[in-house]
Parts: sequence; structure tokens; C-alpha cells
Amino acid sequence: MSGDTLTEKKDSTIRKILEAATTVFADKGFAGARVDEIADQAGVNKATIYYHIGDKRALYARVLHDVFGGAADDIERNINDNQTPEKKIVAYARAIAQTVERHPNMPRIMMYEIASGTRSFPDEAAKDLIRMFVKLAMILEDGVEKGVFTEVNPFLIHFLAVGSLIFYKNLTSLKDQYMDLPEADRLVKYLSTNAAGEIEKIILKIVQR
Amino acid sequence: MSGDTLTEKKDSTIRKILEAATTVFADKGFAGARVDEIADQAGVNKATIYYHIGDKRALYARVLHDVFGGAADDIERNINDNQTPEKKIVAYARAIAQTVERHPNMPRIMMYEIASGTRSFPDEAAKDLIRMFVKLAMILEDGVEKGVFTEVNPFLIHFLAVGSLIFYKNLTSLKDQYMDLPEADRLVKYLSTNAAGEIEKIILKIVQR
Amino acid sequence: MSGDTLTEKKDSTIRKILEAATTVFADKGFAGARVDEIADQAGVNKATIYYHIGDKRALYARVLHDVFGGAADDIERNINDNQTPEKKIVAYARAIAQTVERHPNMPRIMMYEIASGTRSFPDEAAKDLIRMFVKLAMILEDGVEKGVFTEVNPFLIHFLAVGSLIFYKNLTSLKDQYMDLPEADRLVKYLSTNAAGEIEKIILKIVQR
Amino acid sequence: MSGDTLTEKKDSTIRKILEAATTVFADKGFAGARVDEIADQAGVNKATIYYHIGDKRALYARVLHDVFGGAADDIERNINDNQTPEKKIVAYARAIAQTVERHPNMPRIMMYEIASGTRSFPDEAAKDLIRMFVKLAMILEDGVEKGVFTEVNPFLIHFLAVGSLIFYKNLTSLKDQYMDLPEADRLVKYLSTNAAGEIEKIILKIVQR
DNA sequence: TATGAATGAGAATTCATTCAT
DNA sequence: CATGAATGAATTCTCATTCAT
Repeated sequence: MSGDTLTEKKDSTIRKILEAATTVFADKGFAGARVDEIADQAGVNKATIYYHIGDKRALYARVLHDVFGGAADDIERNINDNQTPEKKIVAYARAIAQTVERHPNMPRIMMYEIASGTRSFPDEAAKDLIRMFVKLAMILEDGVEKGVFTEVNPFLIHFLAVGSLIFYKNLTSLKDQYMDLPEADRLVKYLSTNAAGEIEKIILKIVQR
Repeated sequence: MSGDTLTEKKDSTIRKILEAATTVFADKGFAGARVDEIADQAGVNKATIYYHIGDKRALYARVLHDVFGGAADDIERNINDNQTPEKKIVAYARAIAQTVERHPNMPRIMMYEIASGTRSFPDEAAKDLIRMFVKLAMILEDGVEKGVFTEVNPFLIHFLAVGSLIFYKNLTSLKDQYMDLPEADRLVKYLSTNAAGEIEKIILKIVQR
Repeated sequence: MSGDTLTEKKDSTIRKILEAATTVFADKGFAGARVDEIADQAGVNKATIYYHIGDKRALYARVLHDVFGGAADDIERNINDNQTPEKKIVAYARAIAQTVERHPNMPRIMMYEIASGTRSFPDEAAKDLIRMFVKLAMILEDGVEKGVFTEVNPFLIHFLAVGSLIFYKNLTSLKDQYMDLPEADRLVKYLSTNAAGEIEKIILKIVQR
Repeated sequence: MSGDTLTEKKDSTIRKILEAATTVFADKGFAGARVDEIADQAGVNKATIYYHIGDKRALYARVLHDVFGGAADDIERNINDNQTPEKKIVAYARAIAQTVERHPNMPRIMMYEIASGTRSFPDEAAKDLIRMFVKLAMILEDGVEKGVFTEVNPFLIHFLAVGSLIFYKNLTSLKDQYMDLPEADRLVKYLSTNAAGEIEKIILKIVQR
């Protein structure tokens, strides 16, 4: 076996672990996730995780960096600094939507993190998040300078975008579970909207003068 | 009056337990919470929790119902059906803000719940949530009928209100932890806004024609 | 309220407790029985048991004495010393059958006791048991003296009588549970015999020369 | 050979656990047994039991199957179908005696099970029991067909054999505990008989025409 | 590199018993 | 005499982590 093959094998083991870990952490949060379940889902022995990556916390840090680093990259790649602020803000909203599509676990991990007060958020991942916020802040500030945007808090905008998408993603289960409760049928029609599109419009409406 | 005293004592024990549980669940989520910690914080023996309420999951259900039921009550109490849609939507935003003020743990518990896909959301609490959504949907529909509102998804609005507040509440810790990371200083100024006020304005802007 | 009424009330409380305790101990054994369950089944508060009778072990001793004392009384009452040994041994078998009928929990409690090595058998109840064995031994010895019985171990005879009855009583559940297992149908016909009658005949056959 | 060694080690761990569990369950019954005690007696960590076997109930099921399966095997191995019914029934009685000798815990576990109404008897073990009963039923039916046996209930015979042995095994402790009670000395001479021999004779006497 | 086995330190839950009223 | 509340001490079970191979 050549060195390359070995490396590939190693890479694929690590990749399997990270994929499984991402899913499980997104599903259960850090505290609710079980190393056993991650190992099972990755199809490797539990000890292999410790061998390649380290303990549960290290694995979590690695997952967060992968997820948020990837998201931040996506966003930076998709926004052309030479566009008008309007174009850029729409591009941002779309990048978020696309990121959520490609990393469907990211929003839930983020929610768990925010809910827990980000007490255990690893620095690496925090840097990734800050990259995203800074990017958005720059777009908004550019819009204000050019007189087309009103002043808005970038955290709020980001969260509106991400949070709403998470919400839609997860409401489907609510629908199945609770729609037989009284009055709940009044709400059914609101559950099947094109989330990404609506959010794009709303964000534009908010930031514009 | 010994009956009264007994009942009061029981009530106060249960109240102490629920208060402690609410705090701990909000802080750590269901999986991260420890029954031991809840008992300690309530100043009762762990077995007392099992005696009065039941197992960890039952305790969680009870907390959710208390928190969301209280929130739904707040909202219903604060909105006068005879007002104009604009007044009502502002009242709604304020009721949410006030609720979050009075039940400071509610938003985080809700985030944990949404993050986990509400897989284990107890029916009681689900009914409370639905009451809130229905109320909001009625306000928005009334506004559309009267020609003053554009059509917007009530889930989105509710989540915008609640989510933003949660975000603000929790960002403080982010600030303390990460503000020495590069570029992070660009974001400092956005951390100290009057969240409730901003959100009120934004919601009004979104729903109005 | 007169003293009598009070005493009656007390008696009835104690009786309710003992009845419930007998059932539960017979069902679950000493270790498996729960004081809570006994209290529930007796319709009294758990503390009432401690007030009237004492702790779990005291309650158990009381139950054993009631059960075995009653059985020993039954046996002594039913056997006329002036009869022939054959008549007496049949009377003994019938007394056992009748006792089991009237104290249906006795056999199971006894089985639990034997299984556990009678490590915790209270002296009071032991005396009752010994009374029964002595009675039986005397019948058998009388028969041997008179030349109509062969020498047989009274423990063995007693246990054959009691044990077989227990077995029959409990096999009914086996039938319901396991009769769909392979080959089990071959055994069905043996489950519905008249246990008491068969045992009477067998005992007579064993002891006779 | 590392694979072999591993397997051996695993087997020996599991064997140690099962041996300890058999003893403790026989001694205390299911409810009275403590997983801690079993682990201690097996010389393994408590978690090892859960790792290899599962929870307390699974361990119990495994023990029952081991014990009753072994007993059923013993019986089948020791009975030659070509013998006369008399020889076979004696062989059966001896197989039971030998089984009890080799699995000294089996009778007590069986007593606990019967006492508890076999409510939780695992199917695996039930199959083993049924194998034994079927074997005995076949011997008896063969004897009846050949005109040498009278019709007798196989359950009763089996229970007579097993039950009597259990009784003898356990009476020793009775002797030590209670022989100072009044009249008890009359019974002493019955405590030291050759149980196996007596039972063999009795069974033969019962089944023969 | 990978794994099955093993374990210590928890964590949830149960239960007999006590106590104030 | 009776009870609801409360609790300490188990008891079962779980889980992250380590280790020998």
C-alpha cells in the first residue's frame, strides 16, 4: 500500500467521523450527543475517534470549525465587493440560504451554541463567525454611506436570516406533531412558504431607506 | 388553617423546584441539566422532585408549560382586540419584550427546543405556543383585511421578535469572550443597542404596506 | 365515637394492611414487595403502616405468622386423632388443600421463603410450620406403628402436597404465556387436572405398605 | 493467536459474570439480587456487565437460559430411548439429582420463578423447561402404553423430584435455626436422609401400576 | 491505524423510613 | 389515629475515556 493510499484512508476515516459528529451534534447538541452514537454512525470504533481526533470536546471544536469555516468561506466567495449595496445584501441572504442548504446542520449547531450562551464555543469557530458578521457589517455600512440603507444592526439581520431558516427547517416536524391540536389548523397555510425568498424580500425591506 | 399552610408549603416547594429547574434547563438544555443541580439550587432533596413532579422529563415538560403558558397569557392579556392593527402589532412586540423580561429563561429554552427539532416538546407546551402564534396570525390577518398590512408569515415575525431578543441577551457573553479576536472590535458598537425598541420598529416596517 | 368503634376501626385498618401485605408479599416476595404498593393496595397512607405495625420486616413477620398460624390451626382442627392412619393422612391432604384454598397466598410465600433459604423466617412463623410438620410426623409414625404405612419422610410428603398445589396454581399463567412455543401443546392436557384429588391419591399410594 | 486469546478472555469474563450472577440470583432472587454484588463476586467492574450482557433483567434471562438449558441437556443426554419405561423413569430421577448436583443453584432459581408466577420468565428459558417436561411426558406415556405405568401427571412428577431436592437442600439451614424450638427435636431425624435415593423410590412407586 | 474490552465517575431513579401536623 | 411531605441511602444504569493488542 502506498503512502497516498494510507493517507486517503486516514482522511476518509476522519471525514466519516466528522460527518457523523456533525449530524449528531446538530441533532442533540454537545451535551446530548453520545460518543458511542457518533462512532456507530461513522462506522468506526469509538477508540478510533480518540486516536485520530481526541476527546469529545476536541471533536466538537473540530466540527464547529469545519461547519462555520465552510460557511464563512461560502459567504466571502459569493459576495463581490464591487456591486451595489442592494446587490450585495441580496447576495448575502442568498449565500446564507445556500450555506444552510449545503451545511444543513450548521443552523442547529449555532442555535445550540447561542442557547448555551456560547460558553464552550471554541476560538477557531468564533473567528469564523466573526468573519461572517464583519462581512455583513461592511455591506450595511457601505449602504449607509452611499445613502441607500438605513442604519440597522448586522447581528439582527444575520440572525433574522439564519434563524428564520432554522425555524422553517424545524417547523415541519411541529406540523406533523401538533396540527391536530385545537386552532392549529389556522396555522397550516403558513408552514409551506418559500422561506429563502420571503426572507430575502424582508431583509431588503428592512435595510432600505 | 393548617390545610392552607400545608398547601402553601407544598406550593412553595414546587415553586422552588420549578424555578430552579427553569434556570438550569435554560442554562444547560435538557441533556446538559443535572437533576442534582436542580435539587441543590432549589434547596430540596433530589427525591422531593420525584415525589412532587416525577422524572427529569416530566419536570422539563412542567417547566416548558409554565414558561410558555405564562408567555401566552402575557400576550393575550396585553392585546386589546379593538385597537387598530398597527397598535396591536406594536402591543404584540412589547408583550414579547415584556415576557422575555419577566421570564428571562424562556428564549433560551425555546432555542434549545427549536434546535433539537422539538422532538420531545410536550403537548401542553405546544398548545401554549400555538396560542401565541394564532394570536399573532389574527392580528396580521386583520391588518391585511383592513388594507394596512402586507401579507407576512406570522411564524417569521414571531421568530424575528423572540429570536432577536434571545440573541441580544446572549451576545453579552460573546462580547466578553471574543472581542480580542482580530476585527472583532468593528462589531462592538452593535452590541449595546436597545433591542426591544429596534425590533418594534423593524416589525412595523416589515408588516406595513 | 365509642371505644369499641375506635378499636374496630383500628382493627379494620390493620386488617386491610395485612391483607394487602399478604397479597403483595406472595406476589413479589419480601425483596420485591414495595411498602408503597402495600399501602396503596390497602388504601392507607404509607406512614400508617409504620404507625400500626412497624417496618417492612415486622410487617412481613406479622403476615407470615397470620398465614402459617392460620394454616396450622386449620390442620389441627381438621384432624381427629382417633381415626385410622389412612383417614388421618387423607384428612391431612384435604386440610392442606382447603388451607391453600382459603389462604391462597400461603404456598407462594412459603416457596419464596424456602428459595431464600429461610434466612429471614421469623421465629413465630417457624413455630407454626413446625406444628404442621409435627402433626404430620405423628400421623405417619402412628401408621408405621400400626403396620399400615411404610416409613416416609414427613417433610417430603408435606412438600409434595404443598408444592404440587402451588405448582398447579401457577402453571395456569405458564399455559397462557408459553403454549405457542414448539412442542408445548403436548403438555396442555396435563394442565387442567384436579390437583387436590390427584395429590390425595398419590400421597396415599406413597405411604401405604 | 491473539484472536483466540481475546475470545478466551472475553469468554472467561462472561463466564465469571454468569457464575456470580447465578449464585447471587439463586441466593436472593431477582428482586433481592444487587448488580453491585454480582460484579464484586465476579471480580469485574459493574459496567462490564452492562457492556457484555445488558441490564439486570437481560442478565437474569441469560442465567436462566444457562441453568435450565444445561439441565435440559443433562436430562436428554442421560436417557436412552431404547430402555424400558422403568429404567427410563429412574434415569430421569437420577438425571435430575445429578443436575441439581452440578447446578446446585438451579432448584432455588426455579422456586423463585414459580413463586413469582413466572411472570417474567424469558422465552428462551421457558423453552428449556418445556423440553424437560416433554421428555418426561414421553417416558410416562410410553410406560402407560406398555401397560406398566398408571397415568400420572408429568408436571407433578417433575415437581416432586425437583421440589423435594430443593427442600432437602434448604432444610439444613432450617435445622440450624429452629431446632431449639419446642417439639422441633421430633423432626431432626428426618433431616438427614438420602434425598435422591428416597425420591427415586417414591417416583417409581407412584408411576407403577 | 484500529479495535474490543474494561472501567471510574457520574447521573437518574427508587425506596424504606421519619417527621411535623 | 392518620397523613402528606420530605429525605438519605442505596440501586440501576450510562458514558467518556483508557488500554492492551
